[in-house]
Amino acid sequence: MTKPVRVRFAPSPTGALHIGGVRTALYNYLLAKQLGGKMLLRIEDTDQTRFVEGAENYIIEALSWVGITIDEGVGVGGPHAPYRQSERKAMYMDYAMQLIHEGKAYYAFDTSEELDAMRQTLESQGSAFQYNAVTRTKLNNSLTLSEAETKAKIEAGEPYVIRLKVPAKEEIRFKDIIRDWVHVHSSTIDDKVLMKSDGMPTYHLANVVDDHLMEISHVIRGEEWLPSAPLHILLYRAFGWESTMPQFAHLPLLLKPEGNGKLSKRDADLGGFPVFPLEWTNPDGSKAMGFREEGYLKEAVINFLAFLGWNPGTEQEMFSMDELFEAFSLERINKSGAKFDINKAKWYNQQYLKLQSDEELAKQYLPDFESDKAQKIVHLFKERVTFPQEITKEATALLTAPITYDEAVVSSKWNNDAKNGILAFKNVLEKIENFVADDIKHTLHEELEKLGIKMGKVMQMLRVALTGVGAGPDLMLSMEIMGKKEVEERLEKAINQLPALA
RNA sequence: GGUCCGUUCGUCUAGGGGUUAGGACACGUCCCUUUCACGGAUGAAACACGGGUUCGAUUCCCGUACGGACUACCA
Repeated sequence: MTKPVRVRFAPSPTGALHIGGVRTALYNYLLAKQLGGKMLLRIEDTDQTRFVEGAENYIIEALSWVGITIDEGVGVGGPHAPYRQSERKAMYMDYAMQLIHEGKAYYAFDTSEELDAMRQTLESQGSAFQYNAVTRTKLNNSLTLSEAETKAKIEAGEPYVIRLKVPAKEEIRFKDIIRDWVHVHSSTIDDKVLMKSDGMPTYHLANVVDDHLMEISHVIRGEEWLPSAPLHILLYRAFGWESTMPQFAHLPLLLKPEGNGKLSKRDADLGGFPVFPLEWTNPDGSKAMGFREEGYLKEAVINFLAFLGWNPGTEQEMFSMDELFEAFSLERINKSGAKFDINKAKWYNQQYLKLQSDEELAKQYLPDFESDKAQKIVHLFKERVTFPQEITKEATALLTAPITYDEAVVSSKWNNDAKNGILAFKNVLEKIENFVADDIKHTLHEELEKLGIKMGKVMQMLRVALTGVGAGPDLMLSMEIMGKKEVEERLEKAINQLPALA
């Protein structure tokens, strides 16, 4: 029998959700949607020292922005509530105690300082310290202490942690959906801390207990967790849950665009692109940019992210969320890390921007304009820009008379033909009754023909006269949008000023 | 250092024992166009290296190199 599909995204509220985290959430979500399963959101806030105010809301808002909906978890509730680990604190201790009673875990009284010191001396001798089957017999714990001594220490309020008694010689192997069989020997695994001295569980314990209790079927997470997966297997084994253990899929990492290492916040500053879905304000007041605020459309972000480490095996590049539900599969995720190339994200943005309707874009980005005019403007610029806010910028530029003129163009193109052509055009402006692109073009053609001047001789100079710059969108449509009066005024001004620049 | 994972154009990747090694981004050229952009066409551009296995390896195996993750009472 196969378990119902239940996946979870389980971030820590330690700051802004990284874009790699969004991808992890996305892959989880895609699997859930594809297989008719449930998507859970669990907040792993077991480290009180790293808790950051606002991070949880940020996570929820970011997921909702990209269109990942949560079926169960923080913010929406569900049968396994609470979904915040700090609120589940008490139960983890019960599970830890179970392991203690079964002899699978033990109390340890060594302080962090003592352990750090040991690590340091060992390291200076070129070897590494491990709290394991051999060293635990020499350290300060309930295995070396008598039962009475242990009890006395605990009753005296001495701080302790609970560690897993990792078996000395055991081959651990598990099948990762992405990496296939992974083998690790238990001798390379530490007796990891399960319960910290503040009474909170570590990630390892909380994660395994919760995934079991919440009946998670697939654990899809970043590759940084691969080394601790064997430990988790050991934990499932210790609890006797191995037969219902979730399947694992460790995702390849998102790497720096250049150089080595995984993508980090620093790369954003260096490369001038966001690594967070939404703008984030640090506790110190500084801000980090977000994809949303930079003008990335959520469809583009999703498509871009989905393709970083996964592909459908066809030549289709554009995928809506619904299409991803269909096409996605864990098996087609590849193993190696993917460099984060913002150019691809920009390209996707451009593609999705073009797909938006003029009407929608006009309403959203040119709200101050009369709808008909706004749509014309959108139409004029939509295919020329990468980000929607550029439309707003271009629109204001178009509707503002030029203050300066591109002198390079003026000096090479301002000649008698251009001057006469523009003058003639200006003089017949009055006669154009219906001031629309086609009629404007027709009239201009006619006038130039009368004078025996070729279009090419005049067009660029006309553009400079009207907009100040030598390149831009369709001029006839631009004039239509400016309106007859504005065109006339701009030409008047240009005719007076241009000769001085030529 | 140790453990684990990985390696196809600059980047994201398809492919897979015999292929002109395919696509996309970026880049070059051309076409379209009043210009720029869009679009279309086209070009340059890759199987890390060394050994096996094999009639034949980029593909399978083993090493090496390189890269990455992890190595906390952080997740």
